[in-house]
Amino acid sequence: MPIITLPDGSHKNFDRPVTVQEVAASIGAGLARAALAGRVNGRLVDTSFRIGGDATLAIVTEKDADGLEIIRHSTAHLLGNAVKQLFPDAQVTIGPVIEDGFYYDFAYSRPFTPEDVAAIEKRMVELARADLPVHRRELPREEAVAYFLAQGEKYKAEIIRGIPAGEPIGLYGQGDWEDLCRGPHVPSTGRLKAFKLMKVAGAYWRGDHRNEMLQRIYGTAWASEKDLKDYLHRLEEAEKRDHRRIGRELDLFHLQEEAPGAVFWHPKGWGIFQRLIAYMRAAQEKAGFQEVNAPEIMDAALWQQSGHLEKFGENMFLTRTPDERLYAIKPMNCPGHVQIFRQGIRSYRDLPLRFAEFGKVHRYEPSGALHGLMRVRAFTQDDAHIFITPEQITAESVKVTQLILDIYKDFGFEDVRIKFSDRPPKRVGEDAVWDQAEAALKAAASAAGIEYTLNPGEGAFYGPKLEFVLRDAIGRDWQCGTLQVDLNLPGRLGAHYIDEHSQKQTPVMLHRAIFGSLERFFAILLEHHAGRLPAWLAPVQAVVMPITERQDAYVRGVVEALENQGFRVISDLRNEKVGFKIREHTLQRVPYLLVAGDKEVAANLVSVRSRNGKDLGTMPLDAFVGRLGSEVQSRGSTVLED
RNA sequence: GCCGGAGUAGCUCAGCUGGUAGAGCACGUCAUUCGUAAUGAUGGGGUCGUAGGUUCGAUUCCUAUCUCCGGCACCA
Repeated sequence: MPIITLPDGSHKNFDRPVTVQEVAASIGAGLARAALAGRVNGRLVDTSFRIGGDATLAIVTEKDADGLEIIRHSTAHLLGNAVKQLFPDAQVTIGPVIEDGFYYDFAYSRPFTPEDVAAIEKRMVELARADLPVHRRELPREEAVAYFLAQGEKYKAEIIRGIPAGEPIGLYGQGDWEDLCRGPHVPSTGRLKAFKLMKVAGAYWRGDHRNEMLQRIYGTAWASEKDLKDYLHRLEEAEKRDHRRIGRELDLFHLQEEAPGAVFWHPKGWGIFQRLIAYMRAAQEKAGFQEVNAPEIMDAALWQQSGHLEKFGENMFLTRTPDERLYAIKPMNCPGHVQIFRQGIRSYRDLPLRFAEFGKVHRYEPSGALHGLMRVRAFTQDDAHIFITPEQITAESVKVTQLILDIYKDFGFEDVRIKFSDRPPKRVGEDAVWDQAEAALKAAASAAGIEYTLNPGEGAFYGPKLEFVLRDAIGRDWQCGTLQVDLNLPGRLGAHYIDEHSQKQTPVMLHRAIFGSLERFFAILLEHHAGRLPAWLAPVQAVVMPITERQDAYVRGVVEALENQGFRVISDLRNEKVGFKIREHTLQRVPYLLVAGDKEVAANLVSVRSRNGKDLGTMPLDAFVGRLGSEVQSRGSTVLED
C-alpha cells in the first residue's frame, strides 16, 4: 500500500503499486500530460516506473532542469534511431548530453556530409511527429553483449562488457530501434519538439587519439521552439563578440599566413597590450616582485637539463646556428629565472625572492589547436617565479592567491573559481613534501575565501597547482591564472641557498601567472566587453567633433585641453554630418563622443554622449574631465552602466 | 596531428554544367556646412590562397600544398 509523499509535503495513498504516470494523473490531467519522468526517493526514473512501497515523488516536466536533460538525452536517441534507419551499416557508440544539447558518435565507413545531416534531421522530425512510445527492457549482461554483437554493434558490445557484472543492462528504444542506456527517457518521441543538428566532426573512440576516428554529430534540443530560437540568437550574439572579428573591426591586430599563430599588433591593439603590461608591472612591483629579462634563445642543453626537451621537444622551436650549435627558442621562462637565481650565493635571508618577466615564449602548438589570439605559437606570459624555503610555501601561496584575485577584480571579473590539482601518479619528489605543498595550496585557496574544486591526479609532475578560472559576461569560463608549487626544477637546474645552519639547500619554486597569456587575456577582455573596453584601456577615450567647420577651432582647443590632462582624445573634423560621425565612432566603441555646435561654443560647453547611446547632456569641459578622470582612476567603465 | 568545411576587391558575399569576374559597404575626387547611429554624385581597385597537371582555353576539372573555420586530440 504505497504512500507517496509529494514535494509540497502532501501525501497520497494508493492501494496497489502505481506508476509515476498514474500518480501524475491522480494529481491532474495537465500534469499527466506534462510529465516527462519522475524523481522517486531522489532517483530519476521513467514515467512508466512502478512504485511498490512508500516513497517521495516529484514529477519531472520540461520546466525542470532534469526535464531538459531528459529531452536532450532522448533527442540523442532520436538521432541514433534516424542514423540507423538511413545508414544501417553505421555502428552506434555513445550519445551523451552536453551543455545546450547532445552529441552522438557513430562508426561509419565514410564521413557524413552536410547533405546526410540534413536528411538525418528530417528523419528525426518524422520520428518525433510519429510520436512513438519509448519502451524499456532489461537483459542480463552476456545476453546484451550477444544481442548487440549479432547486430554488428561491436562498440556497444565493448561498452557493455565494461559494465560491472551483475548489473542489469537497460535497453531503451522506440519502434524497432534499441540502444543501451541508463535512462530515463521521455515517454514518447512526440515530446521532442525543438531540436536542431548543429555540426559534424571527427572524434576519437574513447577520446584517445590512438584509436580510430568516429563521426560525431552535434545537436541542440530545448523544451520549446522559443527556447531553441533564443539559443540560436545567443549564438549569433556570441559571434558578434568574437575577438577575431572585433580585432579586425577596431583595427587592433591581424594574423597572416606567413606567421601562423603569431600576432601582428596594430597601433591601437599594441597600445592596449602595453597598458595591460603597465598595469601588471605596477601591481606586481607593489607586491614585491622584481622584473627581470632572460634570453629568448638559449642552448638546447639547458632544456635538456630541465627535462623540457625530452618531454616537449616535439613542440619546441629549435634552431641550428652556422657554428653547428643547437639552440631552443624558449617555450617557458622558468629555466631563465633559475639562471638568474644561481648567480652568486643566495642566503635564506634573501628569500622569498620574486622574479617576474613579461616573457615572450614560442611553442610549436599542433596546427589544429591554433585559434585567433586564444591559442597561438608566440605569446607573452606575465610569468613569475618565487624562490622560497619549504616553510614559506603556505604564506607565500596565500599572498599570491590574494594578489591574483585582487587583480581580476580590477578587470571586473568578480566571479572566479579555483581548481586544485593534486599529485599525479607519475611524479617526482617525496610524499612528505607533496603533503606539505598540497596543504599549502589548499590553505591558500581557503584563505582567499573561495571554494575550490578538486582535480584529482591532474597536478604537474613537479608539484600541485591551483588554476584560476574567470567567468565572463556571457557565462563562459576561461582558465587564466595559475599557481604551482615546484619541487623539482630548482634541483634539476642546480639552484641552492644557504640555510641558517650554513647548509646548502634546494629552494622550492612557485610558478605563477595572472593573465596567463597576455594575448589570450586580451582576447578574453575583448569578448567579455564586446569590444567596449573600459576607458582606462580604450585606445581612444573620446572623440570631439564640430557640427560645421565654424566650430573647428573650438574643437581643436577642446582636444588640446583634454590631451594636456593626459587623455587619449582625437578630433573628427571631416566634412561629414554629425550623425555619420556618431555612428562611426560608436561602432569603434569610443567611450565618449563630444559634440560642439554654435550653442556650445557660445556658452563654452561640450555636449557629451556615451557609446551606449546615452545623452549625458551639455557640460563645461571641467565637468567632463572630472567624469572621465574618475572613471579612468577607478578602472570603471561605461560598459557597466547598461 | 586527426576528421569535415572554406579560401574570389580592405570587409561581407554572388559567379549554373570550363570561354581570363560582379554587388553592397569601405577607399579616392567633387558638391553639400548640415544638431547626435549611414548626404548625394562620380571614380579607381582583383595574377579568383600557392604550385603543378588536363585542355585550344581553368576562378571553374584533377593532384599536391599552405592558411583559416568547426570539432577531436594536445596544452610545460
